[in-house]
Amino acid sequence: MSHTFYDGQEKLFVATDCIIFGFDDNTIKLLLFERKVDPLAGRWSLIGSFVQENEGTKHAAARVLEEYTGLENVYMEELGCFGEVDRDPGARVLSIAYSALIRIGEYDVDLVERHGAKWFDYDQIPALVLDHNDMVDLAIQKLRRKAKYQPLGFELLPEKFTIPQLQILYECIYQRPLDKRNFRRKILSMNILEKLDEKDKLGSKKGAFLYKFDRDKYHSLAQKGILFEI
Amino acid sequence: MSHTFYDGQEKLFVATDCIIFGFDDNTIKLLLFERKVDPLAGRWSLIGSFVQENEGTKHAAARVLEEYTGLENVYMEELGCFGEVDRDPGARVLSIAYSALIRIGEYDVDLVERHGAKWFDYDQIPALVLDHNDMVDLAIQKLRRKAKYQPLGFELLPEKFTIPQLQILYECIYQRPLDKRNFRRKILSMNILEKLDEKDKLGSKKGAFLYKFDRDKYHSLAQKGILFEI
DNA sequence: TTTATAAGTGTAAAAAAAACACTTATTTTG
DNA sequence: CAAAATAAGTGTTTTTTTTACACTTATAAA
Repeated sequence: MSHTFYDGQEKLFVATDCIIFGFDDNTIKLLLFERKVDPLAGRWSLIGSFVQENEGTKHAAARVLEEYTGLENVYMEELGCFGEVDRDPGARVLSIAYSALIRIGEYDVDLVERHGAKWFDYDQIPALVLDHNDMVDLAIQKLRRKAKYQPLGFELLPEKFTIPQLQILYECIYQRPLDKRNFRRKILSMNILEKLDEKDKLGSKKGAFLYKFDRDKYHSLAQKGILFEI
Repeated sequence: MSHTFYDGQEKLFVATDCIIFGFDDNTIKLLLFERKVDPLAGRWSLIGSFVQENEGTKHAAARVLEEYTGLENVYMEELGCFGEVDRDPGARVLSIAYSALIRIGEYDVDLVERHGAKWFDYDQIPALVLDHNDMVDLAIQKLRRKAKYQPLGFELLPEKFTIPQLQILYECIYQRPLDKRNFRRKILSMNILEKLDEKDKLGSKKGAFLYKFDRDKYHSLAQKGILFEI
């Protein structure tokens, strides 16, 4: 294939950026980094990386996520392509943005600190470089929309969690209070939680039972067309 | 800015592909083209184009759509980035796929024919080049999912349509029959349709009243948080 | 042992969705 | 020109889902 129609076509810089969500202190948070390279060095930014010739775009995003947090096998979802011509003043760079949901207790604290990162409440995001604020806004909107019909919440909680913790998470995402009796009934009626014999005694004197999300059960129900909804 | 961190980074080919939906003969259809360039010339394919240095990705998709159908201002939505390393045997090409919803009565029939295009029922898509079948499958899934909560249907119907036509469209999308009394009540209760004095007499002897989708009303209701659902 | 705290529980009312069958307007046909 | 055929159009009842709401319980701290 010496002469193909690829010859003479233009190539573009392709990057990925990663919107990292966490949940702690009863708040949804985003992990942001101080940009180290010019242009715009020193300003707050999402983490990102150029896509290499020999890797997929999601791989690039996961690679940089691991490099900055130490986390592997993180839940990541494509947010979209940000491809406006003038979005980056330094060059024509197209970025594929990914949302990542991480368990805030599991990342490598030292590593993150060394990279100049800081957690921000998701309603107090500072001005970011380039179009990163657009990415964040879109990611938050999408998280709100999707959380209702997909079991995303469990990606943000520790493996063992209590029903009240789960409820607070959804109250944060939806930004409105939920009735605890209705919430408990609804989530338990789906039969996707496994109740453990342990209790979490940190949140209250009485203690609340711990549960685990049963991914297998969820998938077999989803296959049958029985939908998650909360 | 003589030396920036862009220097030495790799660039990639970036293309767009376009999944073109239409509705006719009470069926959802997709417009496919015979690929003219090697590799894989002569095989069925989505239409696509490389993204130029001086245009956004959506612009590239809209440009190629107009070139092949004559249509401008078409409803288009990003489906996602297809970026696996080996998805194109000719070169490393990353593709941003877009779904387009067109009114099947409005495209330039000659132009489309000259480009070797053909409409296929959406459940009878032939083998396509590269990962285009994946794109189509994903686009159909997404259309099904989104149609319920966003007024996409009106992008596939002529400007004036009858309630039974609209119902048949949704029956196609959801692949299940709907009750006509419940359907009519639900869609009319949203107050987003304008009833015209005209009747369509082609579909029946009695004739059915024509309606128009009122975009302004829809948007002002959406702003107030009143959601479309069908 | 009293107090404070959050966990855990059931029922009734309201709203939304689903099920269901006949009448009407008009063209075609005999 | 009367009868038949066709798809449009219309309300009500039943079922399901969602919402609203208040007290008891287990335990640690005072």
